[in-house]
Amino acid sequence: MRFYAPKGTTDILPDMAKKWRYLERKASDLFEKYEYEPIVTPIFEHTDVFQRAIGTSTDIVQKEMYTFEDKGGRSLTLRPEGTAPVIRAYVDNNMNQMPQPVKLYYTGPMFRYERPQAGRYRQFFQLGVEAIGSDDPAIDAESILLMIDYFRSVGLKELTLYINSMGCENDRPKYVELLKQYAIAHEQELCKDCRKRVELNPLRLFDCKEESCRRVMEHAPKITDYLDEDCKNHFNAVRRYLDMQGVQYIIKPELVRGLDYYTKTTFEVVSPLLGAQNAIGGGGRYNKLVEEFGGPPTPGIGFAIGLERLTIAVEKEGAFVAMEEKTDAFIAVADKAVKEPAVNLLYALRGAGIATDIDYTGRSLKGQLKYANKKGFRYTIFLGPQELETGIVQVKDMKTSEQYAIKLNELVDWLSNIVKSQTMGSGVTKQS
RNA sequence: GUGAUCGUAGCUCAAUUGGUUAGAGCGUCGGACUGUGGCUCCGAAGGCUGUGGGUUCAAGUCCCAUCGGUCACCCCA
Repeated sequence: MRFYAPKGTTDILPDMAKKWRYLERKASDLFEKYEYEPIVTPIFEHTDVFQRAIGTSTDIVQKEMYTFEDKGGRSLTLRPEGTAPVIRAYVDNNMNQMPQPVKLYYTGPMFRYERPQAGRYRQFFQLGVEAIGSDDPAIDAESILLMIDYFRSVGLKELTLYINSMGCENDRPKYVELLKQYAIAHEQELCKDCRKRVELNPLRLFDCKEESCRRVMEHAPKITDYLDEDCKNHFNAVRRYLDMQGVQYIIKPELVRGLDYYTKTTFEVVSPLLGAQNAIGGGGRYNKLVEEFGGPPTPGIGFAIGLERLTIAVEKEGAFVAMEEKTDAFIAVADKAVKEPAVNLLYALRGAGIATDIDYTGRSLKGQLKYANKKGFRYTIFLGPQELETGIVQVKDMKTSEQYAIKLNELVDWLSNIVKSQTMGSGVTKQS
């Protein structure tokens, strides 16, 4: 093997790509039902877009970014996540002049330089939504409910939803200071990593898996107890909206998430069907981010779903719907002499909207049949000198082995009708 | 960035304590009285054993390095 895909990347072959297309189609259908509109932003941005948005002390910025200099000497970075570019685009394009809130969704590759692992790649794909311009707790709930709705719509049953409030600039600094004091008081009992965390990022103390650290943190002050009036009310309102829709959730005060821009609501959905990387979707509110990019004070909230992890979960759930039976036609050329009329027929059928193919490798007639069978064509049309002479072709139903004699000039209609009725028929059968 | 584990045909795997020309199944392509698929049978193509060194009379097998895969930590989707 001479060449291979770079570490942490992989080719998505047709079987997998079809599943992805299905998941993406389901997503855009549902997102649009919630009145979100598509947006496409560049795959790379100026490096400071991410440094500014995500925070210079985060792992993503410190060690995971694909940063390079272009020939003009600009520092650019392959996007490690989708929210920052969307917010940059919002400000860049003066979208605050549009009716608020602006509700957007996107899909595409993200890049993070990490050691690959189950459900983790250096290039990975996300489906995301952002609602910019509202601080209504009902839209926090909408974001969460949309994500849950989507997971249900693709057949996921066992999901755990965690929610939290990270507070805001008024209450969080006080809380972090309090947490720090608590940690310092228990420094003797903390592991080496955690002692560093005390100064660097006290909120991360909750993530440690060391037994002694966990014992300490169990009794640590929880952010949800130190929210100011506004944040507390907001959080309670979000919870009420979730309760109203009967959605189960677990409040997880240690749910911090690794991006600095979050304020108030954060949430995450994990699947028990996955390994260590079990978060299939996560998001939160970011009320300072638009300002950070030089726009007017504008609140926002959104989430992202990992397509690879989602695929694994849906697969494990056995929830991929069976592909619809093909009704495609294959033209078997019985004699090379009629190749040209056969190609004409090929385009006549395609022109009539019938998915059709023909042999391009010079196979024998039997070989063509085998090929048609393996590729799952429903109908094989035999075309040879006889057929051209009589104007009647043989059409074989590959599923039932029945064979029909059809007038060449009626073939398009005949196939169109049968394809139509079968597509409808299969739909009816499926429902009953 | 750290640790564990694995690299033999397109895929899944074999190959006695290091010992001749590295095998099988599936898949691909072709054939079984010449214009008809699936089942069965036959045949063919396809490997510098990830790569580079080393030990040895002899390396797929042992050692080192490197590149990949997998899993976990960190962190996240």
